[in-house]
Amino acid sequence: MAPRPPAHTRKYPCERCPLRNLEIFRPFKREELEFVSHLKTGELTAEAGTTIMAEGSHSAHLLTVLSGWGFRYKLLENGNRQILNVILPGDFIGLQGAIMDEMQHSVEALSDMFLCVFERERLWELYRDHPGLAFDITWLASREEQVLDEHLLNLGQRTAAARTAFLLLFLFSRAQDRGMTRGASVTFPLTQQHVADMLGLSLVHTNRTLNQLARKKLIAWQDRTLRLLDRDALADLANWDDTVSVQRPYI
Amino acid sequence: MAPRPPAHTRKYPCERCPLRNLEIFRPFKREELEFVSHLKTGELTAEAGTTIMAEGSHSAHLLTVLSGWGFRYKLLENGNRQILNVILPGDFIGLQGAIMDEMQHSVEALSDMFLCVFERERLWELYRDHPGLAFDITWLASREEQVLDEHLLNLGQRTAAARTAFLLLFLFSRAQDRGMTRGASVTFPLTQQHVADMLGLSLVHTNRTLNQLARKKLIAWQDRTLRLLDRDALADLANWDDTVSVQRPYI
DNA sequence: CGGGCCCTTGAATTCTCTCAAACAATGTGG
DNA sequence: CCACATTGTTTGAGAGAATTCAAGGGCCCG
Repeated sequence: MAPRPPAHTRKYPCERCPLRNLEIFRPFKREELEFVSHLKTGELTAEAGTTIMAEGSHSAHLLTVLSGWGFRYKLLENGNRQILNVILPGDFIGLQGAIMDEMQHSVEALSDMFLCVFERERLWELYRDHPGLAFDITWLASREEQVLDEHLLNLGQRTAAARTAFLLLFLFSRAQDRGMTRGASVTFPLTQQHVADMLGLSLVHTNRTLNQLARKKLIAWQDRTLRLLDRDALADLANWDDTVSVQRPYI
Repeated sequence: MAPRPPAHTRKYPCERCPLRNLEIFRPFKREELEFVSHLKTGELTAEAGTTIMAEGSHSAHLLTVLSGWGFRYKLLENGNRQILNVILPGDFIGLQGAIMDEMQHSVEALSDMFLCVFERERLWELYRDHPGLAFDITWLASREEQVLDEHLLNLGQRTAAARTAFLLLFLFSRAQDRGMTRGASVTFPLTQQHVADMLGLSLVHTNRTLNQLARKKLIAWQDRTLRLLDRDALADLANWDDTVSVQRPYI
C-alpha cells in the first residue's frame, strides 16, 4: 500500500462515499465523518479472483467494501473449502485480524472490488475518542454473529433444497438492500461451486438442486444473472422471515 | 429479578469473582474492576433446563456466566433445533439483544448455573467511559464469530466422525481452560441429543458415531462423564489445531 | 410399580456423494 | 478463422452416508 496520498486524490472522499446514498446505511454525525475520513489511509482496487486477506496473516489493514462482491472462507487440509459468508458493500473486513492476533479465514474477491483502507493501529483511537463508532463496530460484529447463527441453522437443519433457497434469498435481499438488483434480477458473480462450498454440498448435488428449483420455476440463473421468479414459494420452502432490513452502521 | 440488593449481600462481589483465579482470563485494571462492579446489578441462579433468554425477546439484561454449562440455540418451525454454541464460565450473554433490537436465539441452562447480571441500559456508559472495556466486548464478539466460523467449517466439510471428534475436543479444551476438567475427564452435562443438534446429525447416527469412537478407544462417555482416551488420535481425525489458548477478557 | 428420559440396535429407505463423461461458452495462440 | 485449453455446467450410474421408523433396555424418581 502506498503511503497516504493527499485526500483530494481520493476517488471517493468520505463526504462523497457511495454508501451514503443507500437507505440501508445509517448516516454519520459530522464529527464522526471527520474522524472516519481521518482514519482512512487509502483506497484499494481488487480484481476478481484476488486474495485480499490470507488466513494466518495479521493484516495491517481494516477494509470497508465500497463496491463489488467477495467472500470469506476457510480451507481444510484435504483442500475442502467452506465459504463462511459473502461480502458486499458496507461490510467491514479484517476486524478479527485487528483484535485477535491473526486472521483465521481468508478473503477473496468474487468480482472487481473497490475498498476503503484504514490503519489497524488507529482502531484504538476510535475506541478512545468515538464511543459511538466503537459501538457501531460492535454492532457489525454482532450482526455478523447473527448471520453466522442463521447459516449454522441452515447447514445443520435444512434439506438441500431448502438450504439452497435460503441462501439465494439471503444473498438476493442483501444485494437488494444495497441497490444492486433490478426487479427480481441480480448480476450474480458466484459459480455453482461457490454455492456448493457455502452450503456444504457437493457440486453435483448443488447443480441438481438448483435445476430442481429452476424446473419448479422458483428461480432462473443464466449468464451470471440470478432471477427469483417466485419469491413467496422460495420463502416458504426455506422458512424465510421476510423482515424489513433495519439500517446498519458502517465505518 | 429483584431490585439491586446492597453490594455486601452478593455471593460473589467482583473483587472475589471466581473467574479471576483462572489463568485464561485477563485481569482487570483497578478502575475497570470498579466500573464493572458498579455495572453489576445482581446475580442469577438458573436450574438445569431453565430457559434463560428467549428468541424474540429483547431482554433487559446482560449476563456473564460464573459457573455452569448452557447453550444457545435456534428452532425451526418443524421443531428442529440447531444448537449454535455451548456456553461456559466467562461467556457473555445477551449482547445481540442489547445491541440489535431483539435476541435471535434462545439460551438454556444445561446444568445449574450462576450468573452475574448487568443492566443493558448502562452498556452505553461503558462505551463512553471505558474504551478498554468496550474493546473487550468487541473482542468477545469477534471471538464468538471465530468460533462460529469453525463450526460452520465443521458442519459443512467434515464427516460425521471427524465432526464429532472436533466437537468433543472443542468442548473439552474450553472446559479445561476453565479448570473444569480432571486429567482427561470432564463432567459433561450434554445428552447425545444435544450433540446431535449441535452437529446437524440425527440422534441415531450420533449414537453410532460416538460408539464407533468409543470402540476405537478414542473416548469413553458414561455417567455424565466424558473422557478423552486418545487426544492425539482425536485431533488427527478432526484436523484439530492444538494451539495454546490465549487469555481472554470478560466483563 | 409405572412413567419418563436417555441410550442402543436393526432394517429399510432416502439423500448425498463420488466417479466418469460430455457439453457449452469463452478465450488464446497460431 | 480454426484448434485447443480452460472454466463452468450437466447427466448417468453406483456406492456410501445418514435418516426414519420401530422397538427394546436401563435407570431414576415419584
